[in-house]
Amino acid sequence: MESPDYNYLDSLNPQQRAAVEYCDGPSLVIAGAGSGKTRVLTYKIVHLLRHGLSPDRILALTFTNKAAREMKNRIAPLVGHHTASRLWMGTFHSIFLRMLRRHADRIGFKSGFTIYDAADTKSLIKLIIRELALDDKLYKASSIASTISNAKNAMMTPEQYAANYGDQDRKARRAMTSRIFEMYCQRCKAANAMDFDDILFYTNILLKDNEDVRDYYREQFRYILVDEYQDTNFAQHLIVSQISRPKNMLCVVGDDAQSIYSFRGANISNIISLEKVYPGLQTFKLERNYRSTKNIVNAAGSLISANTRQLHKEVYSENESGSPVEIISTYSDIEEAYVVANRINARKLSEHDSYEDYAVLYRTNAQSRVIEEALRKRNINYRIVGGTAFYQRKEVKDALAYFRLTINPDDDEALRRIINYPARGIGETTLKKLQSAASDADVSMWQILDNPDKYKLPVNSGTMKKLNAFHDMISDFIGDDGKSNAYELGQLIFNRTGILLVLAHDNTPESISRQENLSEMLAGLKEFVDIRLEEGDSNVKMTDFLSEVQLATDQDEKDKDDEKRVTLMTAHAAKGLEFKHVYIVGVEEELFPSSMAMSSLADIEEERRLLYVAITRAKESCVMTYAKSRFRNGQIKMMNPSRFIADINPKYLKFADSDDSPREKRHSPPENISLHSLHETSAHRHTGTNPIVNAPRPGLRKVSGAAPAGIVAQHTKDELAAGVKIEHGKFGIGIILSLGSISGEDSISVDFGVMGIRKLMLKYARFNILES
DNA sequence: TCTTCATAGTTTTTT
DNA sequence: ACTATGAAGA
Repeated sequence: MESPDYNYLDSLNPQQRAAVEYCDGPSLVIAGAGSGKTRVLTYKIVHLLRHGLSPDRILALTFTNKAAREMKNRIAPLVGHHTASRLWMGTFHSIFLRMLRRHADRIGFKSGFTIYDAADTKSLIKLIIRELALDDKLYKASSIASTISNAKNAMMTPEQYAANYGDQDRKARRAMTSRIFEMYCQRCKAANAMDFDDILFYTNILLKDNEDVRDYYREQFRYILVDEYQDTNFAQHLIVSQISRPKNMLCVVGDDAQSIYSFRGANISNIISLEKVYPGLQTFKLERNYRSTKNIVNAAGSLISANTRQLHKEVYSENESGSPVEIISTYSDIEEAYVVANRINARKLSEHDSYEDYAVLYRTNAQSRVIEEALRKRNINYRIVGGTAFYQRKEVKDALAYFRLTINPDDDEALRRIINYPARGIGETTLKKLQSAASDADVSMWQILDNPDKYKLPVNSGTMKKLNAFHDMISDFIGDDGKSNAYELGQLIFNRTGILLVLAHDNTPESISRQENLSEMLAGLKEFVDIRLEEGDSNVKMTDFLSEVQLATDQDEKDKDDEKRVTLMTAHAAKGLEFKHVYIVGVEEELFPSSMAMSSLADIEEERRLLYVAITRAKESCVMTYAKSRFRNGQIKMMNPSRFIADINPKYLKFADSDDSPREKRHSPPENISLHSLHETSAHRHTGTNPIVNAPRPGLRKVSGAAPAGIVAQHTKDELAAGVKIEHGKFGIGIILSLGSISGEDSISVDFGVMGIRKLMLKYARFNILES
């Protein structure tokens, strides 16, 4: 927006300006929520550029792709697109992945190495546990995965891990943990693969063991900026200190009160004891919040003051007082969603603003479903950020596995995934033989296939033929990668493997949507190639596409239409963003704080910071809701309000019952939502002491003639018969064909037309009876 | 070897 | 309510 001549320094307050202008040594900017942190970072980069620093000598590290994009977008108009594009700006992972590919040989990898995502990691660990014949109850793949991740983030090798934690593991009867860790590393190496943590781990190794490489980057990067420093783990901290030495020309920005990633190894002491690492560190504090009303800032401040461990900082606002933070209690999660949808609609009408001014934040992704349903019923446009990402869908991962295998045939996880997809008669037994031959020789499975004479595989000739056919197909892809660009290769792979054809065979809605996803992926690949072609890159390779895709967890919300939408996302994903109106749902014990994070004070404090982050996203209004009952794990569970509500000074709060919230709902109940049944249901739940209600409760519904209600009801056999018309939330309208049972539980078989014939268990299925 | 069906276990947050 | 796994049938 500002013109290039605009004096950027004038728009900063004294603290911000001091932070921007200080470029003589290491500096730390403690930036409270909404205090203009990104502004400082962007202007600081502008400042450096204006003082003659070349853009490719500035390294700016962020924590998320979103933050990197945001900063690029802010800088480009100030310094011009061309200059901005030459900055080294991105997430830790993307920047150092680039570095690692360039110097892969220095650390014993080939440049085309694969990135294993969390699913690959878990499946490999599972395999190792099985191979070692360990009890998978004792050795849980997910917990081993996080142990390994933590070790790597602390820069520990398997040997160092064994030395430090061996005794502890032995006491816990998990003495083999370090062995699993060790094998995991071997397998990754044999597969020419790195996981997310390896990117940071090996970057450190690369820099530590290769003086010339280290000096090269020390020379190149004259100034380093790091955003969200409170979220860095030890490995990241160490990378920064390796590159910045000896001059330590760096500026890190952070807020200890917003540290919410300790589960990924983030360590607040990185920021709290930064001065020890960088002597002469200058600290700047930004305490004025420009974003939110006084009420919001003070409410959040009083909440966070309940934490014991923090840097001193007094965040204040000079904005209007605004309205108090509202606390609404509802009977159920469904009603909660409905109240939020209602409030959004009502407020939008009175404020004449747009849906994009609204956000609904929750602790877990699973909570989005009910909210979505309520918003849909209200015809409110919304978009979900995060959640199951596009690239995690089964069919997409299958296609990607072919891409991966082409670039890096040693990628065992990819090979395992697709060696028999689409089915080509290579079964589990064969795969096991292949795997064991590979581990015996400490090579990848591809090496076995590629050298059948060297490694004899004990399979019959028919199987060998199938294996060879697979091998030859992949070899062709590999050959094609040398000649064609990424899109051409992608097309070839789609055609040769028949992954689309296989789906085209049946006409279920799932397979249709899978086909669409695959087509979308191919279109995405084409776009990727086209953009680069336009930019003059004549030979866009598949490996470039993979590098980008494998680190892209948040799909670049390509909102093609400029439809204004309410944003739905987790509190974690909301960090760094702001909205005029924020609704935080599910502020309940065991949910927020999460039941997984209630065992230690440190856990609780992190959850509290997370809620602090959520509240401080709001500019004008903030509403928190909690439900007294909630559908979780297939059961309705009674919930209690979060302890955090009591932490907030009540003078900044206003308590409301869903009953006295907008009364329009009683006058004009929205079509499709039966508040009636909600209230009646919850009244039952509420009286008496029944802690958990999970059985279908007959007799609450007026069946015949009732207007279609929200898809909330459970039913018993007595109400149903063949021929009855029902409406299901997911499958739509259908006719009951027959009553039956699945493993002793009542069930019905329903014809949903295009959605197919489905068997539903009455115990779980939630649908409405339309007519009998 | 592949498919179908039944059962058990499961949900925190993300690069 | 969903997925991952295991067993039985084709």
